Amino acid sequence: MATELAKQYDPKEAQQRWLHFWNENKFFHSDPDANRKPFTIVIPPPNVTGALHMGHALNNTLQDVLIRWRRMQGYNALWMPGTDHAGIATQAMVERRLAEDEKKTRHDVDRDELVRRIWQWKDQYEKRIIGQLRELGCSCDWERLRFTLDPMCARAVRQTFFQMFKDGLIFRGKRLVNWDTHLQTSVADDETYTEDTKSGFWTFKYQVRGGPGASATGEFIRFSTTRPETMLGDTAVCVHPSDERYKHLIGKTVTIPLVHREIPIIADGLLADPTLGTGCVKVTPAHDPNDYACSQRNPQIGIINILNPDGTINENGGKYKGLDRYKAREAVVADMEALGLFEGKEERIIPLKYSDRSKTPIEPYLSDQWFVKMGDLPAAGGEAPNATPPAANGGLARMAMEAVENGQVKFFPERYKNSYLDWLAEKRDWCISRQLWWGHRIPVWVMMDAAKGSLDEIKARLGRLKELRTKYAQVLVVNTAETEAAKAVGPHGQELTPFRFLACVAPGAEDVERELEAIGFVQDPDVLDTWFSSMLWPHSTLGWPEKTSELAYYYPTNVLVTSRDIITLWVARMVIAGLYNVGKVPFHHVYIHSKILDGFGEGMSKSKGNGIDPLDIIDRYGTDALRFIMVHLSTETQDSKMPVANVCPHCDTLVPVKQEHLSMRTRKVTCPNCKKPFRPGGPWPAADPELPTAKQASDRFDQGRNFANKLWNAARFLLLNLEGYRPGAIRPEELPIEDRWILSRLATTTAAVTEMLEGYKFSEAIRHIYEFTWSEFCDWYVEMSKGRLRDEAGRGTVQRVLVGVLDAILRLVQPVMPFVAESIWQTLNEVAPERSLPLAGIAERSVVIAAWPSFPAAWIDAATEARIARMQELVRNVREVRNRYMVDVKTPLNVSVRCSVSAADDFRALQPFIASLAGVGALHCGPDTTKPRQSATIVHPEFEAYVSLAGLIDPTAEVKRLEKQLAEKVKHLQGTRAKLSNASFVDKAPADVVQQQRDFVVELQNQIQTIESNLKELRHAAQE
RNA sequence: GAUCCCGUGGUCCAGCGGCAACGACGGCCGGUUUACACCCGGGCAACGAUGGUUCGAGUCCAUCCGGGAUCACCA
Repeated sequence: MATELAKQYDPKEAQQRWLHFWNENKFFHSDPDANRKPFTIVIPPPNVTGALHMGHALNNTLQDVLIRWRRMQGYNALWMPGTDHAGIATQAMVERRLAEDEKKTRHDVDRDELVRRIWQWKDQYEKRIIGQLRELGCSCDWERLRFTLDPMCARAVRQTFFQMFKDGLIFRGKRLVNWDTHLQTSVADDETYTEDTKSGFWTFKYQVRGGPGASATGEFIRFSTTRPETMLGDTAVCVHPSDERYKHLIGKTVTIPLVHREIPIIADGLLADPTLGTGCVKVTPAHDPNDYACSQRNPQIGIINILNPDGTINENGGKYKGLDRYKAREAVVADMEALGLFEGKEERIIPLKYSDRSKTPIEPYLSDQWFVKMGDLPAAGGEAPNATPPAANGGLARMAMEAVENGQVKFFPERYKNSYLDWLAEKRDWCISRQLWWGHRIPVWVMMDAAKGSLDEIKARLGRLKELRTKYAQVLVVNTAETEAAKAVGPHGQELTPFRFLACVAPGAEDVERELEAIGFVQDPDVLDTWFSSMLWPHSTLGWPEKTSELAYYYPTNVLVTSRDIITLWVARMVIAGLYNVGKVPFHHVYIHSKILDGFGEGMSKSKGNGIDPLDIIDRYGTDALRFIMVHLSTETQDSKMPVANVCPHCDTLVPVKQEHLSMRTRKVTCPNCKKPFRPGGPWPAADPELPTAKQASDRFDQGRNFANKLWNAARFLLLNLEGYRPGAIRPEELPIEDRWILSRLATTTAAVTEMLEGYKFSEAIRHIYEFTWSEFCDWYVEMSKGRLRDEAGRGTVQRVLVGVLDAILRLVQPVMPFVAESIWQTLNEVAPERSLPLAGIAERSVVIAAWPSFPAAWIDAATEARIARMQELVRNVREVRNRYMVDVKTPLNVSVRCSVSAADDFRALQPFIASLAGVGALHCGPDTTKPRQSATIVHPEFEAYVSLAGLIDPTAEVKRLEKQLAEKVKHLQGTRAKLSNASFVDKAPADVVQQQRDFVVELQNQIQTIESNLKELRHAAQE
């Protein structure tokens, strides 16, 4: 009857088997259901280009723990999965491949073709990363898999954009972008890197003029720059307002000799730093972020762009037009020198920004972009109908701040709400356009040159537009506000209505789009920032803007689990979008987990090459081991360091990763054992077909693997002893003390674990489970059960308790270690399908849908726990004595215990356990017990035990040991007495603390007395 | 530069004002009898520095030192 189990748990077999089983049974599928309460989590969608790394493993394990736990609690649990199109990263990957494989740029294929290729790429990599998440055991509802670019999300994006446009929250503005002149595209900050580069540092001077149009004063003003060519686009010279050297020059002007433009000398405390350079700085708003900011503060100076997209100088550069910017630099320097205005050049090392893709220097470049207004809205009125009340008052940022301030959204740990609030408080407008082809195309059509053509043509066009606006008022918004002020002049000198129109079309109105195009509108070529679609994730995945039953049932979701680096980019924006679109926060809780750092305390990243591939860990230690460790290290405070080793692919030696292996691009390590080279492993291996790649390992995961195996073997022990198992009720009051003890501990543990999970204390929860399983159930209860399993009378009961407790352990551990739990559960179901805990009945057909345990508070029995604890103390102490005097376990020891009558009764009742656990032969106990000659003494507050050791003690050595011990005790006693003689301690400390100290003194005195009497005896013996 | 986080045995960590600081890994000693050498028992070993608050500080406050993260910036 006994089902045979292998001696060791085989994670691989279990993983494959149960993933299939769970999937077939649709345990993780959820539909709205009126009888149950929902519990919803949306996954932070991983990037489709990415491979799973440790951060994903941590993030998704924690979500899975929560969702599995709530599912067991009877909630209708939905974990919505999906992936993110991640505009820049994904397009960059495909473009890079295009360049490598076919030596083409995206301009060589066309927009449609590039997008088609990216979709192909996406399908392939989405499959991979979703497969990896499944391997992790994530219990997502895979039937609901979403993608931020799929039709459902696209519709939500269009609807949101349309509404915001209508409400006047989306506007057109200028912004400096990182311009890659080689690829002629803008690149995101995280697609650039900064490298120290040798550069010149030139100093020039301008002649100062008395004021606009006035003549030269004869004075010169000196300034330095690393980019002399930008001088052509300067619109001011700036000094610090309190800089005495230049105060008198403020308001005067200079003329840039090379372009003959007169520009003012202005004061700006934020831009100019008197301690740097000459203290005077040229201002080039179109080509420097700081200067741009300065021009925002001083709009009168203006902005002049001098660059073409290819990095050559444009018509604003006068005679330098057409020159490459570096050629122009040389020319400018030479010309200034010829004019006698060149003061000198130094060589300097400066940090220069490069494009990661073309490896060429970035140029800051001013361009037209779309923005979302975050700050206060202009006074109500105007064209915006303001259909959505939340945005009406303080603007989007304010609205999202309030959701956290008034507790609708709570952060765990709470301190992270500071990052959220601080960032939103800046109310910086959000630039949402990206010069890419992969993403949601901006749904705005532009008519640039409405005023071109004959008067009749213009009239016809404008008339047609007017018709469209009236006819399609519901789905078409035309914004003219931007250019209202700039009246255009028609070909015949007449004043026209604004010459540029921006039309935004609601989703699902393709016919309107075509009609717009027919009268000369062209769709904006840019796409939206990825976060624009990500921010809609909690409601777009549920079907919004349709009023779906899913949206009504699952929204708002319960908790968002993420890492702290996207609190601003993502969390804050989701709150904004949720409130704006649905009128409700997207989630009630935000749990921010720690980060996993490498062995040297640094964050893991692709560029550092210091990641760990979770699949290697799964391969070597099992998924449950990985998950156990992820949960175990999720404490509230610390990020965790994770030292890692490479497993040499030639000889299987573990080669610890050293810091020098990480320095950017170390791609080769030599095995210290077999001296052969290999490539270090990780989630981001470089392409290098020449070398075999190592797998990764880290002994941090031993504990997890060992625990899975421990569970397995505890189950194995039970199954070997379940012959004749009969289900039946368990009533603690009828059970022997050890049973009542383990049930008491189980009830305590279960309550604690539930509470810990409710507070997102993952690490503490798994600690409790681990401790209970290993140190109480396995180490003590299973050992104590062995006698009764052999005994006809007790066997039935103890089997039921063993099965019941194991059942509960499996339920508790399932959220964290589902595979081993299911393996054991299924085996147990074959032998003991009907169990007695927590309720009598047939066990569920899978542990993943089993009920979360909960036990009567009455089972918690402090008196019983104390009695077993006393026995454990005795056993531990006898073991210690045995160890100290090197007594074989096979040699029974005789023990006498002096203790109260009731304690003696307990000890006698527990004698079989004391005998088997500590190898005790005869046990005498009672108040009158005396110390036999030549015995070791165990002193405990409740008893004193003597272990007979005739002939086994070396009196001389023992005297030394006891003297040392005595000295320590005396010292401690003195310290405690001193504390008690301190009047303020006795006065001010709580009574129980004082009493503790008093009890402690008594205890110490007893111990000292015992040691002294033992010493006396031993000294006597030593003399003989 | 601003904000935040963290410094505890050799390594990785717990600790949320009160009996001589919890574990894991490694190293040490010993054992392994009918679940488990991925086992069992035992022992060794630690609060970054200086001040302060308090009867009492690893824990709270300040300063410093060291590490990290985020944001800004370096003419």
